[in-house]
Amino acid sequence: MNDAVDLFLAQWARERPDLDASPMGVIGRMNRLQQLLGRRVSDLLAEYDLERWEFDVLATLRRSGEPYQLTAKDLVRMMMVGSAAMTNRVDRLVRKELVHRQVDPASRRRVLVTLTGKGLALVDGAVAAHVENEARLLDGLSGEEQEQLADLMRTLLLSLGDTAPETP
Amino acid sequence: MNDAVDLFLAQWARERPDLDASPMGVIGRMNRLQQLLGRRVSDLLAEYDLERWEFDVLATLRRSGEPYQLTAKDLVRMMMVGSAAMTNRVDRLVRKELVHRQVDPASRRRVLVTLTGKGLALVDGAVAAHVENEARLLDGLSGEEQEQLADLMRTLLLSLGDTAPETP
DNA sequence: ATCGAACACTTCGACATCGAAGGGTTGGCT
DNA sequence: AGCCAACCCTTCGATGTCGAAGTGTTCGAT
Repeated sequence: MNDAVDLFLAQWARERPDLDASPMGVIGRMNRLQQLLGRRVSDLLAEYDLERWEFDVLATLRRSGEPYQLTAKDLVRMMMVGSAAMTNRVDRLVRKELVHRQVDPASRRRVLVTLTGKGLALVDGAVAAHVENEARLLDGLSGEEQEQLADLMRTLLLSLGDTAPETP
Repeated sequence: MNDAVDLFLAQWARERPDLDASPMGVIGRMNRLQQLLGRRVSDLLAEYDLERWEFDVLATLRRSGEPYQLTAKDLVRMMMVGSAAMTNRVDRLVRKELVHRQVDPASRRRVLVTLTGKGLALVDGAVAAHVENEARLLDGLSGEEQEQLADLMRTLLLSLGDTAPETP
């Protein structure tokens, strides 16, 4: 059985037989999966009135542990977005009363972002449904295959320099 | 060696040991790879004065073969974007004289988008450098591993219903 | 103690995308 | 023929992101 990317590759093979298009088979599928999975993830989160970026911020704070507080800079680093985007995200989450923003008393140029009780309750419920949903989306692969996939992607990430930052 | 997602998973294991967060190991890495690879791909294309979306449109037309012409609808379907986005993309590419836009004489509600000579020359040069660049980005995996990765992703894509459309 | 560079965040303008609404065009049904 | 629904594209308003510039803060060298 062929997926959409197989057709894609067949077209390149016909039009540009001089090229080895196989890398597109990997990267093209990654792009496509990202899009399809992303849509399905958003659908689930919508049931909790959350956008994907909102969940990402809340979940990052949640998994950092008590007191569910990080600096804006930490959030920027962990989510790979620009600082301008983070200002905007925190603004909106503050308006929804899911996080609290305060200047760090220890250094007034830093901003501390903290999960509110409301935010904590929301993300704790959403994350359970979220991982369940993700597990469903991966049902097409056996447990072993999922592990293989994760391992291959970790190898690739490491080769691209994506190492874990030390835990503070 | 651990990547950034391993830390991510360790945090969830500590904070919410009741959850099986392993699906995040797969989907999280996919998201991260998408971002890292996307940036590197954009960097290469910038040498040809092309944005990623510009290259995608030109490459889709190119690989469709002579006469390098598709309807706007075809482009929308193949790239998974909304029709509004496609109108905008074609506008800009027309302004750069990389494609030509015309109403389909056979059906005036359709729009035909055609590669210009300039567009064809540009994409033909860029695609060679592009696949070479992608191959370099995947160097961290052996040829066999790349194949495994592609196969796993195809299985997953098919399970999500992403089958190849019939060739016209 | 002072000054300047580095830092952390915010503001600004530009841009790409989306969903919904709008405007022609076509085809089928009577 | 006539009409309505479906179709294809464009326009519109809202949203989220980015890079660059701006503002205030801290640290270090003198």
